[in-house]
Amino acid sequence: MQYFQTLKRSKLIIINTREAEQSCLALLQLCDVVPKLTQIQAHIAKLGLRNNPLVLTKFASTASDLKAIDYASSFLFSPDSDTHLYDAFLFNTIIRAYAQTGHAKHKALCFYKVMVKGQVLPNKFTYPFVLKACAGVGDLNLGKSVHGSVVKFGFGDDVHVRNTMVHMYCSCGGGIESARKVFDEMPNWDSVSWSAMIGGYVRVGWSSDAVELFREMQMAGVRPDEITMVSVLSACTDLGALELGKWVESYIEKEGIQKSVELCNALIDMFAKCGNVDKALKLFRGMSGRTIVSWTSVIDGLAMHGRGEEAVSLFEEMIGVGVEPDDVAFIGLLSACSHSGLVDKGKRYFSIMVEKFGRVPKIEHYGCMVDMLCRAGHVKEALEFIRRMPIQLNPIILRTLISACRAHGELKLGESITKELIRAEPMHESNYVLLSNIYAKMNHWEKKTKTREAMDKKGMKKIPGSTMIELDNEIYEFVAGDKSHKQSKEIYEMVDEMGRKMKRAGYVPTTSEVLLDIDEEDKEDALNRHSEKLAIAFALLNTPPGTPIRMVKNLRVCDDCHSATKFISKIYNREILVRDRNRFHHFKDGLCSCRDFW
DNA sequence: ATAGGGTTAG
Repeated sequence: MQYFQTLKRSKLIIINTREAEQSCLALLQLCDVVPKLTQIQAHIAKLGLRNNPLVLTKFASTASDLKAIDYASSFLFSPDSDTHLYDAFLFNTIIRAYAQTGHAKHKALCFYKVMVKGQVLPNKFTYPFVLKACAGVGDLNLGKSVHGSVVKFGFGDDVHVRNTMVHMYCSCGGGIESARKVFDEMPNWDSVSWSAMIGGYVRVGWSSDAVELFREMQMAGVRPDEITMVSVLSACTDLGALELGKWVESYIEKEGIQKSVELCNALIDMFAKCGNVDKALKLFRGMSGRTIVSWTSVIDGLAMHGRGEEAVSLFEEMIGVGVEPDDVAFIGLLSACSHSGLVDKGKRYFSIMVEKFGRVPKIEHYGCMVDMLCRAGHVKEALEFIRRMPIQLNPIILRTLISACRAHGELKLGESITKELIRAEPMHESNYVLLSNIYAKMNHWEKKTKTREAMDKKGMKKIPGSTMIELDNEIYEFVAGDKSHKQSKEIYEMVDEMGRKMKRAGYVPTTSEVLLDIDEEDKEDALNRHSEKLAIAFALLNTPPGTPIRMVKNLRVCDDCHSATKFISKIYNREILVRDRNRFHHFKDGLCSCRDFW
């Protein structure tokens, strides 16, 4: 800033363009640009440099602020200016600047079009920027056409371009197979190529493939770096693979891979979401350079484990050390209050968020509040809250409300809301499941059957529930009625044994949620085939007595499995840790940490 | 002068 002051005082003695140009460039190098945008614009104008390409591009790229980029590009590429006078460098700078913005990535592609139309030849730096913009926009067809240009202009062999192409295809919906094709056709792969593909698999939820590819990377003898490991850890998190995650941690230590802040964050997230939240806390306490992501990961981890009070005090600690909470941090905090039944605290933080931190609540924040009121059984209040929301309601919030109506006996209300929702979203299978469950609770079996038939008629199926379990470095996945496992016979015998022992201990099957219209005995049988019970039987058969069992479900745990797992934890003297779609359940001695609210 | 892969979310 000192330079800026000096320059202001001496501006009269700058007499030639060269000097002015140099001074502007130097100024931009020194300035904390964003808050001074208008001053600098005025300065550029006063020095007569409003059409100076060098200064303007420097301005745009240093400021990395949308207004600055718009300002620069409007002068550089005004309709009457002749693009022939510009070279690839100028376009690259503008394209890069736009590609880095939050909401104007498409403008990068506009300028790329201007560039090609004006017959300015792209150079080897152009396509990484353009592909990054495509990735940001996420339009597969656009990406494919840029891929065509890459080949046409002869940059298809460049390693940077290839790697960014993999990234681009991974970021566009439906592009993962094309990404793999580009990846497979590379003549050689460096750590960036592998990381791009592994990270791509993780992003689309193909976590097992990501782990598999990481193994291939090791066999290919390419040394992974900290960025590769972030993606691998993210895959472990998704799979709930704690053993694998621990192995990754020791691998990082052994290989001396740099523990960047991002890598520490990934480790924290992995431990928290794979069931060891205390280890996550320990890592968090030991790390330096925490970012908002570190705080949010650990707060969210505590929230998932029902440790709401601790999550809240960490949030307070975060504010105390001067870290400004963002939208995601507030979602974590509010969901912590929700999962631990801290209704008053949740309400207070919601208003603090608005009044003290000036944040406009998003639909996710309203969703947390509705969820919180519903869990606590305040269905009417939730309804009133929704009525007063100054924002478009979404189906997710309605489904939260409907579940609460069922759980808390507001069946008529639940039925009418669900019918309305089905009219709005006729092809969403879970709406029919909800309606069917409400009819079951009302004992309206005919209507329940009709709901089921309506689903069949539309060709919809219930999303199959699945349970994953990690054993001896392998991940086993069970779906309901699964017979594919080689121990299948023993597993079903075990399930029967579990059933007999549970009944003796007082377990009553919750048959009302079975969607099929079959008799009671068959319903019990259907419940026993639930993936969670198969996975527990498998674990009981294959692990020594007393070892904890960890599982990951793709859906929310059902009433019957929840009650059964409580019995099993007592009968077989096992701690059972289940991560479902929303949170963790620690079963021990016949009780669950969620205290039956989930 | 300008290049590639990464993290938190109901």
